[in-house]
Amino acid sequence: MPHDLPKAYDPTAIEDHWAEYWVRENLFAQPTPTGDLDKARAQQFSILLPPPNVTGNLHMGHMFEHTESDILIRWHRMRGNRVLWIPGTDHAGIATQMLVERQIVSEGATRQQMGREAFVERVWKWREHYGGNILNQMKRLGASVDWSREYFTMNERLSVAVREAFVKLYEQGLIYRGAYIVNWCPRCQTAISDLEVVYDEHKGHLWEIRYPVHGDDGRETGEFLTIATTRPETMLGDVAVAIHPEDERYTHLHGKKLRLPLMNREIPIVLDDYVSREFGTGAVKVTPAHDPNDFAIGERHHLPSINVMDATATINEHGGPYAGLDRYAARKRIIEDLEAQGLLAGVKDHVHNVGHCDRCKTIVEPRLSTQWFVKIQPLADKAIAAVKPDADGKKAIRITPEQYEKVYLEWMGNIHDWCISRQLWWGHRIPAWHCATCHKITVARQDPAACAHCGSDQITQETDVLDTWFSSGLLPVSVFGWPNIAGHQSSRAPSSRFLSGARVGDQDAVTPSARADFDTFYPTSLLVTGFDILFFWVARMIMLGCWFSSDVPMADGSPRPLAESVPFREVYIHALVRDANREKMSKTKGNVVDPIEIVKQYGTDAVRFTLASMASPGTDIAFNVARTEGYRAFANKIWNAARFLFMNVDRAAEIGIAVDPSVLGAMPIEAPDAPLEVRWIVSELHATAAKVNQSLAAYRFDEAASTIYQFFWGSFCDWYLEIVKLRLDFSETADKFATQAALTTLVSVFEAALRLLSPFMPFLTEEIWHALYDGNPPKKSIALWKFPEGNPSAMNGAARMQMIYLQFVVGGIRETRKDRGVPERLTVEAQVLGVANNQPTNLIEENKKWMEKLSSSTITETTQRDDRLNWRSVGPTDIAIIYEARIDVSAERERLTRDIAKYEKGLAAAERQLGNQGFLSKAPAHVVEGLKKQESETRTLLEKARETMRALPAG
RNA sequence: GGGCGGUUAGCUCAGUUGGUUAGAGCGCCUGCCUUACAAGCAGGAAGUCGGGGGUUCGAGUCCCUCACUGCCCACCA
Repeated sequence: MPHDLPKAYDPTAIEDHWAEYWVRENLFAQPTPTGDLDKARAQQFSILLPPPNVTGNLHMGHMFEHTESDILIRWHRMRGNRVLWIPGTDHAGIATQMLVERQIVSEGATRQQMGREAFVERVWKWREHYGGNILNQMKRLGASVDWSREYFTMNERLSVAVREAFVKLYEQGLIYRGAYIVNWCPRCQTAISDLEVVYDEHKGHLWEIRYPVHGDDGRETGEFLTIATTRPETMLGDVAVAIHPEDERYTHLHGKKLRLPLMNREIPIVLDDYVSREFGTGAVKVTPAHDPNDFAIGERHHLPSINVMDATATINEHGGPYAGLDRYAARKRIIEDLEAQGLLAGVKDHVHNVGHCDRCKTIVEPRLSTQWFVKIQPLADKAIAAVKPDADGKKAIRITPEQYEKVYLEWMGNIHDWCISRQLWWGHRIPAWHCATCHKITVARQDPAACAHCGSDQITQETDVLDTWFSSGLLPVSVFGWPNIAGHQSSRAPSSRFLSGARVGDQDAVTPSARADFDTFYPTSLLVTGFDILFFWVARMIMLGCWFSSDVPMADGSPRPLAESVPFREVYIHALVRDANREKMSKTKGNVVDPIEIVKQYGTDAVRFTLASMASPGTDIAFNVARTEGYRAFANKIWNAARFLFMNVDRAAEIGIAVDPSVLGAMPIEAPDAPLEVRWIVSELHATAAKVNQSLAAYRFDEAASTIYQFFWGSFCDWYLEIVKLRLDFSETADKFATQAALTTLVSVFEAALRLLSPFMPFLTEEIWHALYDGNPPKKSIALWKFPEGNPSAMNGAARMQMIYLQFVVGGIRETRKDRGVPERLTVEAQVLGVANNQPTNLIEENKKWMEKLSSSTITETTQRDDRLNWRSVGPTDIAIIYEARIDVSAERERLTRDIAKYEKGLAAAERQLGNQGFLSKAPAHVVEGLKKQESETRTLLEKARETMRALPAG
């Protein structure tokens, strides 16, 4: 009998084993459904794992997100749903390219020297060896995902979807190419989207520069127009100066021209409402190639654009004498030169926000360049409709917590076209070909041999790749096989042979891309993610998902409504994990808590429980190991409860008593004649299960966790286990039937509680559960067994009230013993006055045995207070203990004084309320009744306390 | 500039539609190695619920206002 659990709970000893077992046995795979798809669809519960970067390592935020998802997934799985949780990684264009580039540089080479093809090959190699470490970490932490469906955003299947999506949008006129101001990272040497720019407050300067005014004859009049700028180097590309049309200071300059200092170019003064008269000097230099607002002014006034910087933000040939200088070297030189020429009117300190590259933190340079964009409004319209309540108040996508719905809608309502091209090498290459003959563009599902417009074979493929989020935004459709879904465009979808960027043969783990997957699992049930990628990813998935899936008919051939086009029905936005001091964890601060390290120390289960118990919505999590220590103790507690169980099961076996395993796996139901503690604990179990289910449905992981904690420790261990010890009588004279009944309840309640805890602490519960079944479990894992459902009719209010009453009595005796200084192990006689109203008269008598044990006393019931004793009121009754040692009169007096004050205060408050006519007439009856009852109870307690005080001996 | 959170015990956090004397864990104090568990058991101390005002019979909870704090969006050079 393998019931010999080691004495101390050692998570490391069990966790590796089960983690490996779950993966090896492929326990959480969800095969493509066959047969009744309607049924499968009705039962499905699915989550798409937000793909971590392939370069990533697991941090606390991941672990938190995975814990929440895993709890929900395990919960639904145990409730009998057809559960699917799909893992994968993101190719992470910039991040991965940066990482491999750094490697190459450390070897003394550059990617440019290598060439594109060799570089991409190198990235694939890197990925093979080091990529996806984070998934291995997830395996160790027991995330119950379907590993057979693991995806990678650059794999063939997903690349097919990317290409189809691009081509389709292009055909629909929703992708265009053009020269616009974009955020440019000079280090990454690529365009980045607005979202990828992070702003930092920066103490800079506002330089005031004097531009000489020209007369009509083209000569300087001696007058100057002074402009203000924070980026003087961009003046090299100035094509005008703008002033407000109604600015009276400058009315006389309307229509005049200026000399652009340093470049000595003549530029016009233009009138534009955009200019603020209050800021700076009221005159703005206009540099359309380096500022989005200036670009807009340039458009309005038909001004040329002069791009003065190259891809590395070095001044180019349009920068005259400054060509070849870095932007900041140029700035310095320009200021010096202006000063030398007397054109620098002033310098002011100026705090402003400076944009940095989200990836490498380099200061972003707005720069004119030719890029590909998605015309986003039509997609955004659908994405708004998907989240807003419809005419019936229904929402196709429900966002929790609700406050984020507003944030989402506001962002979506003010959305700008999405720059999707990146000047990188690692990513999905844009399927567009430029014709050298007619200069037109051919966009195609299959690589073209000739220009679609003039037939020329002088075509070359676009070198840009797509924004990483373009492919991850398609995941909800692409993981289920879109566009290669039977009956949908299969003939038109690109074949893998023609894919660019993706590598043929680098297959995902096998997944049959049949329609059945799409029909069953799309839309997915839920997305669990952080606020930080609400716009990056969540919004894009909604836009792209709604857009592309709406063309896929429903399984029965009917058109797909919006509610079925959405990529997921619910979004749960979790909190952020911070360090114990509420600081954001970051590598530079060095306060990153490595979950794997913590897990090694305390066990995965304890860390999971910590995260779950702190996961209340709305507030960030300050991760504190002190709490984890507490939950490791909780795990240890359960471990030891299990040891206690096994010890007794084994002892019972020795005298031929066995627990019938068939009673396990269900919710215990009490027999009406069972002892009180049985009726009580079974009732508590049902109440706990009901509460946990209810909390999980509302994403209240904290509530669910504390409910289980309270049940397991507070009810099961502290009371039930202590009571049941007395029922487990293995002696010759024992009533074997009663012992067996007690043992059966003990084991079945414990087993059910294990299942309740399992989603939170999968390792510990798996270990104990297997031991409980003695190597013959009904399933391969507790995770595949049944989750306890609480049955309201099994909740026994009377048993609960009786138990609470007896706990009061036991507590009262313990309290009194302490106050009287009774030695811990000395048994004393305790008298209990009567029995409270509404309780069975033989209640104490029937439960006396365990009450005496738990209070180290012998209990006598009496109907008369013996005034020679020192009585104490506890809850609804009075208690006295017989102990000859001297009472510490002053301590007793102090305690009573405190009590009396408390009662007086409470009584006064209650009396005031009850004397209030408004209260009596307006408050609901049960509140008034409750208060009256409380008032009379308090009055009794007060009187008793005063009496006891009077009876105290002097001194 | 606009918006959204947070402020409850020494610490970290709960607290349903307003309703009886505001809870938990950790920490702290006291006593116990009681054969499941010292990662434990039993008992205890500790909060004018950020300040002010209002609504109400009744406010931690609703409204106004102020303070502190965190985040998001915008990006007037």
